[in-house]
Amino acid sequence: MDIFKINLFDGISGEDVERMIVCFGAVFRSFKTGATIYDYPGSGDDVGVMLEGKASMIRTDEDGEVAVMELYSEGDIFGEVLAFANETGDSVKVIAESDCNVMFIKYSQITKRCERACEHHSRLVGNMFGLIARKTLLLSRRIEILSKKTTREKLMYYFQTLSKDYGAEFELPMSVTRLAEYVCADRSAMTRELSRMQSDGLIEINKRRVKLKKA
Amino acid sequence: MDIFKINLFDGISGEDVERMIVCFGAVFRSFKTGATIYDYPGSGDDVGVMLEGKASMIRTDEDGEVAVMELYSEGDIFGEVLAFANETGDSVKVIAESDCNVMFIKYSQITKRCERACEHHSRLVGNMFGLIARKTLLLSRRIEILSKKTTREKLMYYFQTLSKDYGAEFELPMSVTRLAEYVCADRSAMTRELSRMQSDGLIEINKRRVKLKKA
DNA sequence: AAATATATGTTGCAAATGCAACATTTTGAG
DNA sequence: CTCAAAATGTTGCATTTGCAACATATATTT
Repeated sequence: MDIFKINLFDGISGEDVERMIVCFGAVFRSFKTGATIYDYPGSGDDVGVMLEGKASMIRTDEDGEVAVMELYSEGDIFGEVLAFANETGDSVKVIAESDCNVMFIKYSQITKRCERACEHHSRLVGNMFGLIARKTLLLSRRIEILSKKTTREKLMYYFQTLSKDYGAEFELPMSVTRLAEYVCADRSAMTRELSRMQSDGLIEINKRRVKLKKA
Repeated sequence: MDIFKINLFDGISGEDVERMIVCFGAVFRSFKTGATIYDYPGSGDDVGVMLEGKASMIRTDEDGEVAVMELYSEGDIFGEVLAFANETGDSVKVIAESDCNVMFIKYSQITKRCERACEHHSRLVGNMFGLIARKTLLLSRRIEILSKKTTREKLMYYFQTLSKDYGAEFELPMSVTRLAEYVCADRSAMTRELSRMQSDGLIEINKRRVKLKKA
């Protein structure tokens, strides 16, 4: 596992990283596909940093209604201090979508001053700041999508953000079933809408392959 | 304006605050109700910190459809690095809902090391971390609301979060019109739903006064 | 390869919702 | 206070959507 791939330890030498891992109370854990990485409410002080793999935060309410709250990949962070989970009695978990490596650190250690006065402590906090700023971007994007009134608008907005990264033709980064949960629409209703969008010449879709025909 | 009311400068003496304001390139500005505080895309590096007053981020799309993206009050932060605004051609602005005092600092100065090696530079970054963590909480809460399928569920969830803070009876922190934009529903449809919820004995509502009858 | 679980695709129907159009009330500015 | 602007409340109607109940296809496991 190469933790230098993500920018968390940017500007910090390997030696210092070792020292700081102790200092931050960092714990590294691996998870198999399908495993529960985090279960809300958990230890409120833990912040998870995805080093490798993909995971998603899944909410299941009393009625068994499932919703994907967040999607995580390399560099994403999660934890109770970062998510308004479990206001109500719903089950909220982070589930590994692939084999994952996760680093857990203590939130209190981030804001607290380092007793050992690590030279690079503040550098790491700065790097963490970059990660959390990225998280707000993703959350905002999600809100943008959900704030659209119709399913069609939600999908079109989402497809447009994908096409900015991957071009007019791309593969959905999740299953259609998951996509329905992501845009918070009924799966069958969303499929129906996807068909209509194809009839109306907005997109072409075949399984997860999407071609956006109108910007 | 008492910038010590918010925790941004917690643990930093007034003298140091002065020095750091220079160091961070902080700029203080006041805005009258209705004024535009931030216009996306703006100067990408600026991060706004609300010191006093209330504001909201408003998106207006090509069709003139208005949506409240975020609500800001004391201690909230905003800026291009923190919001996925203007992916499409929509107009996105932060508008003062009351007279506001705002501090702008440079995002690059947060992550960068302080050349003057301010003793408390890292402390402020830690404090900023707290603010941005709070922001992710608010964004997550919003997503929780929007992820509910029906307007009734959205409202009930939102009311429940309010009742946690203010008890079973409370005043809406925004106009009903704004509430409709906040939950991304048509105003008339939402009003209709509020009436039904009252008929069904879930709530009592009179203007902005809401009484939650079922938890 | 067979068996099982998961994902995908389709349809009818009732309910929810957006939208337009309007009346009434409240707020805020001068 | 007066007037205009904004907010609130209501209704009819067409459309969208959730939901249930399927059939089929694909993936995964044994």
